[in-house]
Amino acid sequence: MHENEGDKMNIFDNFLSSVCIFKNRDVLRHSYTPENLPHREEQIKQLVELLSPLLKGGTPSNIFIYGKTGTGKTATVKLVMKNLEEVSKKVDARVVVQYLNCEIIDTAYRVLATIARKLGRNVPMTGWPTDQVYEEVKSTVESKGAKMVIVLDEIDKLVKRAEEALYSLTRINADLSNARICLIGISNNLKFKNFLDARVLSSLSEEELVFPPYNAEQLEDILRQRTKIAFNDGVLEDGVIQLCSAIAAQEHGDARKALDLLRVSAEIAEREGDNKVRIKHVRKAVKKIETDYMLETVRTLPLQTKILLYSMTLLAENMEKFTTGEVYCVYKRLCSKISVEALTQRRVSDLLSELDSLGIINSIVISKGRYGRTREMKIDSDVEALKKALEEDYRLQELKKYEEETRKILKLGIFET
DNA sequence: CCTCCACCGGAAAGCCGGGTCA
DNA sequence: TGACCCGGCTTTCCGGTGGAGG
Repeated sequence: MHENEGDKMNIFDNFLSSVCIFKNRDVLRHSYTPENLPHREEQIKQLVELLSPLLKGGTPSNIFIYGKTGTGKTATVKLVMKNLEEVSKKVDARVVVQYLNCEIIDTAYRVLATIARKLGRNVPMTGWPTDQVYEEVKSTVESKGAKMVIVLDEIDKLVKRAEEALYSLTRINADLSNARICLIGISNNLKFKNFLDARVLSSLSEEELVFPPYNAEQLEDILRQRTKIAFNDGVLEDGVIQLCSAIAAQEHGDARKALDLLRVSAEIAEREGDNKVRIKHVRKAVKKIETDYMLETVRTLPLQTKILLYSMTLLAENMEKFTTGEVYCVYKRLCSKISVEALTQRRVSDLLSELDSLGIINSIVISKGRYGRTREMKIDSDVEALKKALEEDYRLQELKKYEEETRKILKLGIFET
């Protein structure tokens, strides 16, 4: 390997010699808001038209925007808001824009407090009665004579926990004479409309904008546009962009997914020290995203289901496929070891179907004739990774001690009930 | 062709934590 | 504050069943 003395390895050599694929990686992240949005011209135009009264002292209607994830809702609104603020400064229209992500700011109090702070009031993030904050917002807006646009992203999250905030916000204009508040609600959940109070709904959706999913060609355009900024020239093998777009288009036309796929593919290429992103990297990326997603769901599973899955990982070492009875037997053993009440087999049966529909295991109900009817299942993802994810749970740590013992019993094939 | 295994999966009721209302 | 309700999770009970083996 080392022909001459000058070839001594430095542990950073790998890093130095690695080719630079990315020019700007952040461009492919969700947080990035691009300067222009291909195939959203129509939505931008509509939004601008709907909001333009603000600049002439009029009152725009409230707007409700919906579309699935990755259809550009947030990006479009942010872009339009940015432009609106700039123009408003230029013509001194006193437009104040506040963007709120309701998943993070998820209570009536926080919503109102954030708005109040935006208006320059020093409202503490906790402590005051909610209606006092509401009054504060009202009086401040009024005294400033401001035109305010409030964007409520992921508004469906608010309904469950803070519907009254929505209610008061939609009615606030009635109490204002000088100022105006325009609400823009964004949601990816269509069913959410059914849960909403009829009065709030009608006020909120005076105007509606729909963001349809992108098709494969549109996704390609989006990727190409970002590629220019994100990558150095010529690092993408032919067909990489097409493949990413095609895969994302198959799944709901989600631009976010397409961008993720491209980014992860490039990261894999980089790690492999390849100077080009190739089709094979995309294939690997698909796999990686899939497993990452699966592991994440596994981590959030309730304890009982985790023990159940753990039992299956042990079984998987000895046999490819196993039945409900076998799994239940191991599961019960493990439960008793860590003094957890075992569930009934009936319940376990349901948990197994849930795991099946989550795609973590693969199961079918088969008949083994004389030997009964049962669900036969297998784990077809990476068992080791799965096990590792399960062992992260401190409550399962104990089980490692009994692993050997359990394994021995399994080898003997003894399943007592 | 019948039996009978080993479980499936529906129905209903119990339990529990949290929220609501008077 | 306590009575009450709601929804999710779980248990109990049980009728149902595809097909290997007799």
